[in-house]
Amino acid sequence: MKQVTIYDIASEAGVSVATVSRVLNNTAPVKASTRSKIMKLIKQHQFQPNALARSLLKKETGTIGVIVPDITNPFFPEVFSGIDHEARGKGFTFFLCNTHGEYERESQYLHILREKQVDGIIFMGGRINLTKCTPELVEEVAETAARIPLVLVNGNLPGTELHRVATDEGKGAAMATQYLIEQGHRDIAYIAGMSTTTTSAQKLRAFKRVMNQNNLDVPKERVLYGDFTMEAGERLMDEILRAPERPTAVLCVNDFTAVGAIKTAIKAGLSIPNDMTIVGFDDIPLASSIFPELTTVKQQMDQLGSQAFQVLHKLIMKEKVKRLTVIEPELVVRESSRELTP
Amino acid sequence: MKQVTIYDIASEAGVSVATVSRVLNNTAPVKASTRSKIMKLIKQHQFQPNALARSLLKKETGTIGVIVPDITNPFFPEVFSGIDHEARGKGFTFFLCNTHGEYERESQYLHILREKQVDGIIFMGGRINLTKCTPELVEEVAETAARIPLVLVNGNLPGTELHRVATDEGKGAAMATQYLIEQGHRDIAYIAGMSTTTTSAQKLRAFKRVMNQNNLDVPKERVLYGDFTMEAGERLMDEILRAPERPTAVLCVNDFTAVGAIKTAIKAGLSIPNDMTIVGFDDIPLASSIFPELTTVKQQMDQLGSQAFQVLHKLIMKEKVKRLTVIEPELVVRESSRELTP
DNA sequence: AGCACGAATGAAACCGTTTTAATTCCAGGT
DNA sequence: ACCTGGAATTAAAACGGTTTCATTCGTGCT
Repeated sequence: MKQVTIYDIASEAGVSVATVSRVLNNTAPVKASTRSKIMKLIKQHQFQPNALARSLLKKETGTIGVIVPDITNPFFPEVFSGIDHEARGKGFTFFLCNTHGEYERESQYLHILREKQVDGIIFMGGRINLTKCTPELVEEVAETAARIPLVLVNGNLPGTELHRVATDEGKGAAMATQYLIEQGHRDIAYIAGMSTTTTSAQKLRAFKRVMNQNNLDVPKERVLYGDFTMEAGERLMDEILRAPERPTAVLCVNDFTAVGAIKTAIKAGLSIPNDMTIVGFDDIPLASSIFPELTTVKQQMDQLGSQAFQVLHKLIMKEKVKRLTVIEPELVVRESSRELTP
Repeated sequence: MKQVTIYDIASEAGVSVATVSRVLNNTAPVKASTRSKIMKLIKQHQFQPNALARSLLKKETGTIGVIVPDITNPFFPEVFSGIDHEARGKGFTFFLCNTHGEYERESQYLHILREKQVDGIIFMGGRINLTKCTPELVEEVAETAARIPLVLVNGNLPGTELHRVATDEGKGAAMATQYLIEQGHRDIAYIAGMSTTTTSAQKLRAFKRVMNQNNLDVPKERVLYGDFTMEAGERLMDEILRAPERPTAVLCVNDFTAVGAIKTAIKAGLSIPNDMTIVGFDDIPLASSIFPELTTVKQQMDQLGSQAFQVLHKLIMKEKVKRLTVIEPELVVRESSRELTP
């Protein structure tokens, strides 16, 4: 079944392709009678212009690439949804590229997206979020960004000057810490992620800073390193409970970890928040689905997405736009935390 | 910054574009010396062939469209992940199209995907899952499927002969019902979704059938209709608890509803599963994240995805493939259910 | 009748590849 | 020295649109 082309329409209407193109994009006046004749044929043959041919010539595809480490992690669909919502009506379509955080895949997708002539790229997570990033990726991304508008979400590539939008995670962690202290907590543990990720490092730094500002010490054994998963949360909470002295509050690097922590705490017979306050980070949907609902620091993921798209769109339109957009975190107090009454 | 084309490479190497094309795709022998000369120039200029031009000619894009109602619903990322995993290495890229289940958006995306000449389409959820689907959509999808390989996931369009892969939801509901009965439950409530969706209708039918087969009655007030959300689960459980007699078990149309139900049950002072058994459907990640962990009927979402891609791929390759692929559900017994001891 | 002018249309170039058919090159056989 | 045949290469067409520039058409004015 051969595709119907603009030539078929033109010849059947007894006009030139230029005229058909004109009624298609109404880019120039066409006599009413010929216009309607052409329109009728278009309907009749269900003619659809071939976007490849158009894009080849116009040098724009109306397509943008979104690179995520793991679409299965609820964080990313939320951001994607923000992007989508913002882009709606502007006529863009999205390539979703799932990298599993592997350098090879990230690099490969960058390559593919360039070949497919996307108008822009939104790059999140994965390698972009390491304190020490592989120089190959840095170069690869920088090179891509030199050719195609590109924005980084919640990440950074040291040594480059890329556009990015990010939550102020340090501030979020500071807010949470401050909140815990105001609630009377003095002995607070922090369940971190891999120390090689900026996310985790930033938050830890902020946590320690606020503690120190309040003349509170952070002994080594009060910082535990996991890998952002629920299992890590379970395991590390187990470790915390095994220690001779139990902290009154635990701050977690993300919600998954916090949920894991709550699970083992409850299994160990504790009542949350009565026996222990647990605070997460991100506010993924899960946070408000569990019982007790999680007190957490909300990253406005939809904002992250919509801002990222806005920045990208300006880049595409060659408008001026600032390099860094920061999204403010918000403390969301729910049921997993309470004031410490001695 | 103009794009480097195959012409630039060719002229600089002093050969014709055909030769460059040949080393690119090694589609014909090229003398070693010229090959290496060309390769060097390609590296040097970082030349990347323009996929649009290639696709225009070859009539294949290596791109497939995935249409989902809501990427924020964890069900769909899981399926997507299955698709992605299966497709990995086969060199496909995916357009992710988020429709919010609106007919207009679905139709629009179908249009766009055709224009962009995708090699195939995987269509899930939304309107496809209604017992009475709008005839416009039916026609639109059928027409698209006539031109482009297309597979439906967990849905159907009555009156059409489309390829589809789906979980046997009726069987799943039957399994769950049977399990509850075997555990000694006699008074079982069912929290449904909108009665207009096939998902909900199928399950309800199976539930009633199995109950009847066991000589159990399903009074009208034991079937409550919601809209698949957690809030619906909360509200309907509230209604259940307000009734004079309380069922010993509640079967829910999906996990969200079940989690909502558990939440209000716990808030009302019940202990789950001691005071009431609650069973979900789907086994989204949330199901094993909450406390108590949810007993549920697992839809193998990764299977759904990978099978859908396999079918699609065969369609694209013009291989023969059967119209319907069914994925078996599995009962996953966790903590929210227990045997009824009188 | 002749002219000017804007509106409508057409011819052809162009976008960046792949591929077919034709051509050149070159070594080996006579 | 000439022919042959396969290997390497090229020229040009094709893919399906958009756009520039030129041309035709029709109308109102002198």
